Amino acid sequence: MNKEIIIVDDHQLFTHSLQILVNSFEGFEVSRTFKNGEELVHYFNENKTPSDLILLDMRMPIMNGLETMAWLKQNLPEQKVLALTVDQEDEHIIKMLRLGCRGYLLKDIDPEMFEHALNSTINTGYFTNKTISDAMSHEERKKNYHALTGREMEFLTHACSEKTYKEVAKDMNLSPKTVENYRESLFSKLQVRSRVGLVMFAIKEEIFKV
Amino acid sequence: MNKEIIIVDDHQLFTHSLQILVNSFEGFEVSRTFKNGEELVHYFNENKTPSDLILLDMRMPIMNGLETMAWLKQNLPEQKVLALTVDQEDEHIIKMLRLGCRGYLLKDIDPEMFEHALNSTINTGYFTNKTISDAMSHEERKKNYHALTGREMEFLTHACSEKTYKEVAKDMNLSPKTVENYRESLFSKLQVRSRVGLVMFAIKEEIFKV
DNA sequence: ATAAATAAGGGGAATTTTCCCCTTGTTGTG
DNA sequence: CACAACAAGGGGAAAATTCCCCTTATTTAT
Repeated sequence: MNKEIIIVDDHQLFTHSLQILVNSFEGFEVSRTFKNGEELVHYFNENKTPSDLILLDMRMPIMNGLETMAWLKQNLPEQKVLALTVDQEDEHIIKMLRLGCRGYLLKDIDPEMFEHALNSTINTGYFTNKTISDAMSHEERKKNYHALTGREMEFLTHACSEKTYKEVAKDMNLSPKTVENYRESLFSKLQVRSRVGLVMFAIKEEIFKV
Repeated sequence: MNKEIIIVDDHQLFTHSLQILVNSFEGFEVSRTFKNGEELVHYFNENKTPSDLILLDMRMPIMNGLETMAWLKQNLPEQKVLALTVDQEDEHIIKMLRLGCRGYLLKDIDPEMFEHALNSTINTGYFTNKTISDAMSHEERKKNYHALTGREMEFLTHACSEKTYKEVAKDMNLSPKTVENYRESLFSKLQVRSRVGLVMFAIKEEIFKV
């Protein structure tokens, strides 16, 4: 018996080609497709049996990926879902995983890897990849970010400049060696390995405005 | 005979206190105040003689600083204008100067400098300060930015990472020394003095998205 | 056709950044 | 009280960045 896959995506062209691809895999079959979350919900309201797997797009009109996932968590918690999307938005990834999503694929994945992801999700329940672990580590960073001390924050904003650390030290009225301690401490807290990493973190978190 | 100053600003409180300040200066007198550009235009439509100087706020309801300056350029080109504003928006500064504005002051200027600015504008016709030269140099940078070669652009995006230049060279299939040339070339074109400068430029210009 | 700009590459040296590990008060907080 | 966490400081060394000049083809304008 083939595993039944549901595709939810508003891009018709993509849905259809994906359908062909999935059908070409041994043991898989696309049973249904929907253009947005609402259509999927309508379907499940008629028919409360989960499919083997849902491939869920994130950006959709009417009812997007997150909303759909939230509904599924409430109403069909055992339903396995793989998010399938164009952009790596870490916030979304984390939220989706919290809502019980089994994996998060970028649409530029190669077909072989995609087939592996389908198998892994259906057999082991989960599929984890770099996209997800990256998002997780960013999440981890954020936790750590809230643990920065006032002085570290100050240093961080000073680091977002063309000043050398020696100059930063002068500006902060500190010894260059103390500044060096803040740098090391931030590197480990924020899990970056260079000053550029610090700067990009600060800008991403809007600690420093460009 | 006192020099006659017109103030155009929507913040009543500011206008009034500024008026007192200007009147306290030797040889200056606020002849009129308006709450926005439109009021000023109405006035000049009745009375086509330029004042000695207009102090023009940028952010105003109905007719803002830029629009007002554009009107003045058309209708009263000999009118001297000093822009007076809260924020250094380089784009605006450049536009204002192109429209014939004689100077651009931030409202946090100290009174002594302000008096100097008034004198300088009325006597020499212009007042130039750091605000303006900064804006100019950013403008200069932008010009240069459009002159970046494809390879330089590539390097620039690679530089926005925690990779070392050696690693960047590997990624770009180049010798570290060639990468070094791109770096030097960008430093001089973009007028930065460190990799952090490159990164901040790239982010500001949205060459690299955070 | 010829000068100028671009792309690619390099030598050598001074600074800066990064790493690893260590000390000493001060400030909490269970 | 005690033990942890924080702020401030440092030694020494390896690695990366930055600076200043120089070369050689290839394109591209004039």
